[in-house]
Amino acid sequence: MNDLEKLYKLIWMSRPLMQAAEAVVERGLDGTGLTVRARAVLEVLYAKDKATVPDIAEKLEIKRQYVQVMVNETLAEGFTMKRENPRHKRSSIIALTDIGRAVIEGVIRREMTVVSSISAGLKATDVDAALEVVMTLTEKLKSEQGSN
Amino acid sequence: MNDLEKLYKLIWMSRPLMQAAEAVVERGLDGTGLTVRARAVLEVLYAKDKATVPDIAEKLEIKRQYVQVMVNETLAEGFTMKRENPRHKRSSIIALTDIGRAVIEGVIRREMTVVSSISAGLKATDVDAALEVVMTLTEKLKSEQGSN
DNA sequence: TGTTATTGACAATGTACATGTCAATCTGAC
DNA sequence: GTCAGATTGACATGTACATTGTCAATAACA
Repeated sequence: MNDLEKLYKLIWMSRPLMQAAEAVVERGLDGTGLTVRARAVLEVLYAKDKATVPDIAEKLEIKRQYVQVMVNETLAEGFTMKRENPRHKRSSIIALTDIGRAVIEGVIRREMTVVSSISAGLKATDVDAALEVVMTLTEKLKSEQGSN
Repeated sequence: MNDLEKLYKLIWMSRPLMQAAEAVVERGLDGTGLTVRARAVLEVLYAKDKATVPDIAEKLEIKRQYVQVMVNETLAEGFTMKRENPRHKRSSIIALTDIGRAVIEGVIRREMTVVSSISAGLKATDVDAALEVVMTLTEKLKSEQGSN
């Protein structure tokens, strides 16, 4: 297998990797009351502290209409709450509740445990290189799209 | 960012990478008459020469019922043909037609061109390491699932 | 002030699958 | 050979994760 074929294979491996990762995540959500999509919202809020629905949509790179549905779910379940937005009367700021914060922290902690157990046998320098390559690839593929 | 966080990030990057890659693939299919799912079928047949529907399903790791639909599409469009299966009267062997072979070869060739242009600036050793890490990760995540 | 952009809400649609079932066919143990 | 169990094609239905379109309320700006 030459260099180009390796790169080609690496790109195609992204799908099985993603599927395997998401399956593990899904199992980690058992008992939390979270769906995968709710988890995505909480994670964004955990990282950004607070955000409006369009902010979250931009971060997740999906349409705001769909994020709205996901956010409404998390609101209904008490994982998030609305806060008044001084800049807009209808568009409120979404923030984690204490419960929501505890839940997403627990989920991420457990995921980290899995990652930790998986990291055994991987060289840090290789992971470094992999992350670099994958980030570069993603960027280049995205710009490849925009260009032509 | 420590080592564990890098690994975590690498895993989560698989989704954007996949999406970017599939978007590029989709654009490369313009004018070929192929859908993304038809492309997947043809690629398997291109690699394996011939296979039954359940064989293709196993390779693609999706259910045979769905593969059946995809294969029937490619049959209808003349990209593949049925060959008699000596081992089974109803379950025929699926193979590429000349047209199908030409089309999938063209698609792969063009994809390779894109990959080639993207490979500039990437060190072969880094790509090597990345492929290794990604394969190992995928395996470990898959077994993580099966285990618990 | 009027015009344009943003946002929440809702409906319809699409894509990429999985699941369940049936009848035809094949396989292997006896 | 025969009969139980597995495999396969065909079809119907279900589901998760979205996109697209539209409307009314609100905001921003020239």
